[in-house]
Amino acid sequence: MTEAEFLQDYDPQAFPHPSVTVDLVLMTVRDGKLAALLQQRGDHPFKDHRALPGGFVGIDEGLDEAAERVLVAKTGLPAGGWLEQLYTFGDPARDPRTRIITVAYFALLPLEVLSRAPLVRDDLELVELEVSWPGERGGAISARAGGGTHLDLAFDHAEILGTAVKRLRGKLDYSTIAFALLPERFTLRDLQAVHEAILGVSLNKPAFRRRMLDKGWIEGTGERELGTSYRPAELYRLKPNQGD
Amino acid sequence: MTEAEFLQDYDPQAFPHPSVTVDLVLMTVRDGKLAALLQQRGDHPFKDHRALPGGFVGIDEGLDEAAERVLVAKTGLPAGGWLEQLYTFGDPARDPRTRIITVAYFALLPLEVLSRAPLVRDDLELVELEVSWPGERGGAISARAGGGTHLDLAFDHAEILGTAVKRLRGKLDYSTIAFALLPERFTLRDLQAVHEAILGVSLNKPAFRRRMLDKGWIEGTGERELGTSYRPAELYRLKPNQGD
DNA sequence: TGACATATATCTAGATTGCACATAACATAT
DNA sequence: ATATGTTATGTGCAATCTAGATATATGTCA
Repeated sequence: MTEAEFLQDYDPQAFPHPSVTVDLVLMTVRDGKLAALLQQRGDHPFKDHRALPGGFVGIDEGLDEAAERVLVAKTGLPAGGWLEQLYTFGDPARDPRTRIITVAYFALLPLEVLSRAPLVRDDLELVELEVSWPGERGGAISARAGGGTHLDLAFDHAEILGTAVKRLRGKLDYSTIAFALLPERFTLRDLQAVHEAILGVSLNKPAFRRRMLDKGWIEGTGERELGTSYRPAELYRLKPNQGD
Repeated sequence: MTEAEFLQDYDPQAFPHPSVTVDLVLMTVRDGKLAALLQQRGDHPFKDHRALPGGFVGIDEGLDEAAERVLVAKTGLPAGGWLEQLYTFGDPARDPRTRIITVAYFALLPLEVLSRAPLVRDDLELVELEVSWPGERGGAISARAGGGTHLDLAFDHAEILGTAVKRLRGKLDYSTIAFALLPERFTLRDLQAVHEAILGVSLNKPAFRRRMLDKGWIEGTGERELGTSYRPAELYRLKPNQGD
């Protein structure tokens, strides 16, 4: 493309530009199951369906920056936690109103932190996910309310959620992503529970322990958990600078 | 966000929208090395630097669709080959002229196909990549011309290239991505050469052969390569429906 | 026919994994 | 005090998988 062609193209008046948003798949593990923060829509389109929290990207705002702003604005929590770009969805028909390209992010927070969130909007709810694995690439996903009722998802958000879970599973054993779902100190049992929730399978305990310790990501603190009626487990923590 | 807030937001006149482009990392393996198709810029900014071929996303055009259109328009080849969304780059300063968010794609073609490309523009060139692996997450990448001269890359395109190579390496052993760089019939030696070019290491031959056959992706054709001065190797092909 | 280069098959040591079992640490009941 | 229940933690072993080396087969060419 020559500069002349480019100038013709990028003149803001020359043709309409799409809107660009970020959508957030904010996940955590609750009661041994994956859950995501969803927002109930009050208006058309997809009224009463659940949608991912999102927002427009400012004209002078970076994508990561926009995702973090949305996270802070919706949860009321200070910035922090795992935040990673997921995929960009741009089907022209994905929003019936106008052309919106959305850059999906996934964010991970331990339940302990998310529970402290002031949750700025009262239409936000942490919803349990029902995933159809492990049977490979299905990606079929659905959301269930507390009682077990099936919830409908707005737009292409079921597909986005499915992509997020797939990514999470894929990165589980070569990255420290699971630790973003645990508090600073945790037991090996906690860590295993997170892995099992994400993978949807149960794992062999001694083998899991060995594998985790062999990776060298974590170190024991010498402290032990409190309030058990049995032998307390040692508390571990992620070694510093094991970032991702 | 209520509908009222949304309407205020999405009125195209309300505030300026960013431009959205797709950029293409079109890679192949040539002489045992990774190479990418780059375009020499003739104008400001980054005059005489190399850039990824790209183009604007039409207002009613999907992202995959736009990437394929750009691919066809630049190479003159019919649609086909591997095309996969890579990552979206949106730093507000990445283009000094105006805000441009780019959705990067990577495309893979066997050299045999790419060599037949009419290459619509004469400022397009297949350039050998020099990658700084395998020493983990560096991602440092540079491009070299035929003679070995270092080439400068425009915008954030070095980062995009680095991300593409990382993704390629990551998917190598759990997807059939490597076969997108080979003709329909190939020997196990060819396949190993592609793997070695992508990973930047040399691999053990019997182990590689075993691993590939065990995956069940390929099948022998009974035919053998021609024109060797030694024992000809069997030609294999990817089984049908091993898509990705 | 024999030299040679490469494909293909076989062998073996090492690492990894799954599972069973033994022992340790704590609370609580007796 | 002592026994008991429960779970954490460590150990041992067999089965499986992996990498590398080595041997054999199969083609071309002089």
